[in-house]
Amino acid sequence: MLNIDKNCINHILGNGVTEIIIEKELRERMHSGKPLRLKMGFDPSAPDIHLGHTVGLKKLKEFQDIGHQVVLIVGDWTARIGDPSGKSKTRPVLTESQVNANALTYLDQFFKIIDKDKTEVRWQSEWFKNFNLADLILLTSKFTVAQFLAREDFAKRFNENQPIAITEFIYPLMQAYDSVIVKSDIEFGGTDQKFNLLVGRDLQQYMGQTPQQCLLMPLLPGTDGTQKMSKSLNNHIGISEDPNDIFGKTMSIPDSLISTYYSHLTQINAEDLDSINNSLDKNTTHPMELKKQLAHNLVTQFYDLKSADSAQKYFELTVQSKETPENIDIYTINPDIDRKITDILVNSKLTNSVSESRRLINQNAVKLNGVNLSLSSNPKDLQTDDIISIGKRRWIKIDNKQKNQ
RNA sequence: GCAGGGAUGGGUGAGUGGUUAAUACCACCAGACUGUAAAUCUGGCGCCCGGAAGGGCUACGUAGGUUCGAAUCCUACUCCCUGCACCA
Repeated sequence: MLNIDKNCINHILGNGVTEIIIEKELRERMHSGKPLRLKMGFDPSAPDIHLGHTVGLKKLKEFQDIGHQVVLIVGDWTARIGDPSGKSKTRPVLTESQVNANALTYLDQFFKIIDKDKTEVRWQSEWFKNFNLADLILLTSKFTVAQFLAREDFAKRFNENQPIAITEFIYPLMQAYDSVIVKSDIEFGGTDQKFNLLVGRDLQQYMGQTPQQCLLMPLLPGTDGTQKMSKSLNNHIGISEDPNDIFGKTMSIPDSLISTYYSHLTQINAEDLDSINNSLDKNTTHPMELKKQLAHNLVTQFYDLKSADSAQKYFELTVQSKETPENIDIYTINPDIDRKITDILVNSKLTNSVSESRRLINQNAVKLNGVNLSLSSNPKDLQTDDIISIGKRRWIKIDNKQKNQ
């Protein structure tokens, strides 16, 4: 049953949305009582969903919960083509089986948040595999270069004499065409997608459809606190990562991000958010405590309460108390290849090279049972159950069979 | 096709014949401190041998060349960018 309760709609459109195009029309359509088709596309070249993506997905879920239809577009066609110029590392050319595998990974994560049974999944190749040159030219004929140069990114590069590939003009058109095919009523995207979503509106109008409404979601800053969260910038927290990592990475965000993360990633209400901001301002609650609660909340969302508890325990134990965690990987010494202490570090994958091992040992970073290890240590002296650690995150437990025999 | 500019370590980007494994910044790693894998400060940040001192190897688009010695000079090639020309 479709929920057209005004307060509910106000709540959905009013929280955590950067921009709605056009808000008035969207409200009218939501009040009409007709289920709307909510389009959301994804690129299978980057199959892992991170916290930045969940901002939009949560909103999508809210719409789904009041009875609207989610339409997920698998961008398999564009992923297969990739970026033929080879310039964009984030757009590699993928084979069909890679795309399929990635898509499955994505869907798996997607349905952690979105209700699978109420989702329509469409593969782009369905309509693009038979698309011919005439179709493409017809598509391009609807738009002018001037329209495309309106996009900030294009305008900037054009003015600075930076290259813009023709294909870059094609991608928004393809995305727009997706909207026409699935008869999208609303398209979701980050604020960086604004131009592309607007092209969709225009194209639908040319094709005699009612133009889609665009819901622009804020871009979540990454753990570095400055750039948007992105896997390629290595400042992301993936929702399928190990609970300990989700917890730890969350603890590593700068204090200035606490409030943003609470508001975008949790179900927190306005009052509680105010009180968090308040305590941050006045220093009444320790920022670390707020971060712990946040980290706990996030792990609970993607796993469960128990995992969150144990992730927190792990963090407090290893990072705060600098104690040895449980369940450390065991490394069995092989006397043939583990001739020196540096060999053990490399062979156990604790370090990447002998040189790195030396450096770390010289910096007093490598500990054996909590005591600094020296370069002259002999592997033969190691006992089974000895613990070697580097920093707060690299641990191995020694199994020295040879010795015990 | 013509003219000009460019290609340097994960990224940006210095460096025009030797003290350059290559400035700086970012990212990353470690240490100290702490309130956390925050912030700050310090150190490190190609590979191999060595306890160290030191040595060796590989690296500045590709292939050659000049030179005692080249990221730096020369030749050819590849790729990229900009402008012009061409343009159904």
